[in-house]
Amino acid sequence: MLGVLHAEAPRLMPAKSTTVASALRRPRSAQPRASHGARPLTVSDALDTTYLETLLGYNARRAALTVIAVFLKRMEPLGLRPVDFSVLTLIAHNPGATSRQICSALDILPPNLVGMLKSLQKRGLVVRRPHPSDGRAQGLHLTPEGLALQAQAQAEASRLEREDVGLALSPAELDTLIGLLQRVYRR
Amino acid sequence: MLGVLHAEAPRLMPAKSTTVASALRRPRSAQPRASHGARPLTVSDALDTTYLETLLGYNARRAALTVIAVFLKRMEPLGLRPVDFSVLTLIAHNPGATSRQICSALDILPPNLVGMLKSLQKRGLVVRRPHPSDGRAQGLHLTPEGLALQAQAQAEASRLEREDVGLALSPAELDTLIGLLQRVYRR
DNA sequence: TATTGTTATACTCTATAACTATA
DNA sequence: TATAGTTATAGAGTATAACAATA
Repeated sequence: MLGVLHAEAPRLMPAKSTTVASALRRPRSAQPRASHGARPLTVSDALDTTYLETLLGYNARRAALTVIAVFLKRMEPLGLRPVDFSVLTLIAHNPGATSRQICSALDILPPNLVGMLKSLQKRGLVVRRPHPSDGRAQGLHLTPEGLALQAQAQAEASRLEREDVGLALSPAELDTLIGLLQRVYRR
Repeated sequence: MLGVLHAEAPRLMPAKSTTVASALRRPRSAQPRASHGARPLTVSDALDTTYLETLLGYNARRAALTVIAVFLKRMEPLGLRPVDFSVLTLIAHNPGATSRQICSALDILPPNLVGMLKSLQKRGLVVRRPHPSDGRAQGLHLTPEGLALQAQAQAEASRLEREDVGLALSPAELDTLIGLLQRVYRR
């Protein structure tokens, strides 16, 4: 579930008439500027986002969108969206994987994978073969063209990490960052 | 632009018939398991995602979705989605801010903010007042109810950071993580 | 001529229900 | 009875064009 960063709750309740919480705590360095009114806000001013920047969710979303925008641009010549790249890569590294397994690994719902696989199949990148041990399932495999494209895309992705992200972070910092992110989502 | 993590390119080109890139480099610790065929993949196996886990984009997306899922659940009783919380918080910290400024700060397109503001206004949380220095614009302000709800939501968000994220990361690690994320998206 | 806020609208992404074939 | 894969479809998110009012 939840592929969207601005995602919304299944169903929102009407706002309760609430009493103010005991305290309005500001974690870390929150320091509203404009609201302390040195001068009134003009239309050309950038807003004070200090508090939002103390929240992990806000920063994770911004960073994810930035990286994905670069990824999108780099992969455009190959005709691959991030999700296509992920699917191709999983099949490349797990030949014979089933739709269900791809869905589990990437948090995609089965009905939403159908069209992607159809498209990859139509492009001659993916083939289905009968599953050796389960007649309901179909094993997914890459064609030679699929393997070639995936290898090229993977090299491009690795280059992106080194070159584009490397402009902002050293290799050691990148490792630290990835390790921390994994500890956040592995629970 | 780009609010979706699985976002797709404006228009995808057909796959080029490509020659394989010179090398299939594996950054860091990529170590495909299943593809090296200790045994054939069965339908109940989890797939090998080692390579994807070396990519910042993949990890950032997973972490962002995890944090946002928690945020979603915590804010449900208040009737706020992440984007609603962001808008309310920006107005609280920047009274008199305009639609355009909110859009710039949050990377939302103006047409998509209209409905959100309408909804917040209808709930009695936000009011518009004529802008003091620009007749085209309208200054956004929180009502007393809006201020109360925002304060409660902000306290809840801060609590979430301490309690939920704190289960995975120490305060110092959280600071490190946020600092690294900011360096990724501030360019 | 440019910008603010808006309407209308198209397209993409995500989610649910229901069906079939097989286990 | 449960699971793999599929169809159809609803719903939410994101994007562009075009307009009126004001700068």
